[in-house]
Amino acid sequence: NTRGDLKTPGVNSPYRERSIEENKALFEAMRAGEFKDGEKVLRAKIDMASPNMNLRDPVIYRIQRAHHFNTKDAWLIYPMYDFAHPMEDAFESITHSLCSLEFEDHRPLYDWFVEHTDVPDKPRQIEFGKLKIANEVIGKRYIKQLVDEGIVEGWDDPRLITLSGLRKRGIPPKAIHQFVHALGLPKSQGETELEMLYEAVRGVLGEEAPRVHAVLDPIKVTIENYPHDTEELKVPFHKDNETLGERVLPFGKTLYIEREDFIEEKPNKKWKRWALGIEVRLMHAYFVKAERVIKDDQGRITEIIATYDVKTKSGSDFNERKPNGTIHFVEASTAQPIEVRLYEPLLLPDQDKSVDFKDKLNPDSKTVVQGFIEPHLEALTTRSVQFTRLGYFHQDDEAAHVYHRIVPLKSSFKRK
RNA sequence: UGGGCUAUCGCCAAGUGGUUAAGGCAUCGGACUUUGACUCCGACAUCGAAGGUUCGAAUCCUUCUAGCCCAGCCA
Repeated sequence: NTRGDLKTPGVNSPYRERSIEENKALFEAMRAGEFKDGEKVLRAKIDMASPNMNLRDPVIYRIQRAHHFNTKDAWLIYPMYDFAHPMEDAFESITHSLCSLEFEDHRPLYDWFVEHTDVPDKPRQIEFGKLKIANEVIGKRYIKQLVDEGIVEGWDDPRLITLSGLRKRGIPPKAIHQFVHALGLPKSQGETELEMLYEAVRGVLGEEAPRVHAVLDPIKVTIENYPHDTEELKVPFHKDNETLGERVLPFGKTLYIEREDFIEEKPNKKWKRWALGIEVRLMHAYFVKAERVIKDDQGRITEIIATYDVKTKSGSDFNERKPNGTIHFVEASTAQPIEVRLYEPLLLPDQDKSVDFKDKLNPDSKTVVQGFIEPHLEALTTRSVQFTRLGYFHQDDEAAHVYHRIVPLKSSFKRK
């Protein structure tokens, strides 16, 4: 190697002082195919002693009998990136050519080419730091590993921060724009927390997403004093955005609620959900009181027997009592089964930067659960909805019964 | 350690001699609530370190420290 190393200068090529005419002739010959691949190169004559390696008479053209996807086999010689970059920018009248930080050392060379060639424009290269997100796999070669090894399901796996992955997950483009815009184009080299993207997503979807009832971990509720089988409630899709319209929400004698919304004994006054002997409001419906539970052999609750109070119907101005909280439900006979995929960061929080990313893969980055969703949603014009009290979810392109969790709702509820 | 670059709150990020050192995320209080959501109030830094210049410095100078990048006929 004649380029030297970081501390010692390179040595000049023996052909460095060859005449321009001679070089031009040789270059034509290169192009004409008179030499074998790798036999000759064209170099820029700059400074073999430069502390910047890029300036040590860099190669700018090499012979390569390669098939090009666009120009096919028309060319035998191809320029190096460092030469092609400023030339393309200049010919295309690029004013600001943005690239990442590792090209800072190449800028002097970029400028040298612009300066020493007869080009129509004087473009300028500006570098910025790449966007990294904590606990996510960003690099293409690493993502490729995950894909190749089947750790994720493809380049569009909703856990990946690829555009196709974000799309499949249902992250709104507007949220990506806001997120990126908030970060700016700095030269610092940190990692952004995913939560910042999530918050942009919630901001967008909070206004636009219809609210819908779904239960992901169902437990059965029977209202023993309910005199009918079912009834239909007219409820809005979004309390604060009436342009989203209304839907018909079935209510009935048999319902499903979220298992974690019920506990036999109210643990403390902070508990704003359901418990035996306590009344909660079923959102958009009635107050219900838990009377007793039925358990299986293992002592696991299989059913809650409750009573309801007609007077407390949503929309009546009943205010004689306050419920302990409001929970959501789905009517059992009309509910549609759904599969819900829950996503978490691909990597476990890392304390140690030196740990290989393969050693900190999060085993729970994806979990699949079976649940129920309220019926009659065919007319929805958007596939991104809020499952009330749970989060934002996106219906899969192909499988209508599959929902991807885009992002959970924030919660100030502290377990334990 | 030859050269280049970066260092401002837990995470992003404004700020380029005179500001109470923006803002967002997170966090912690509290109000409101038919989503423990949303919304609303409130709390939350002296600027990597040490010297120096100045009436006055995160902003200028000096020295240090830490991290990132560069020795492909890759991009």
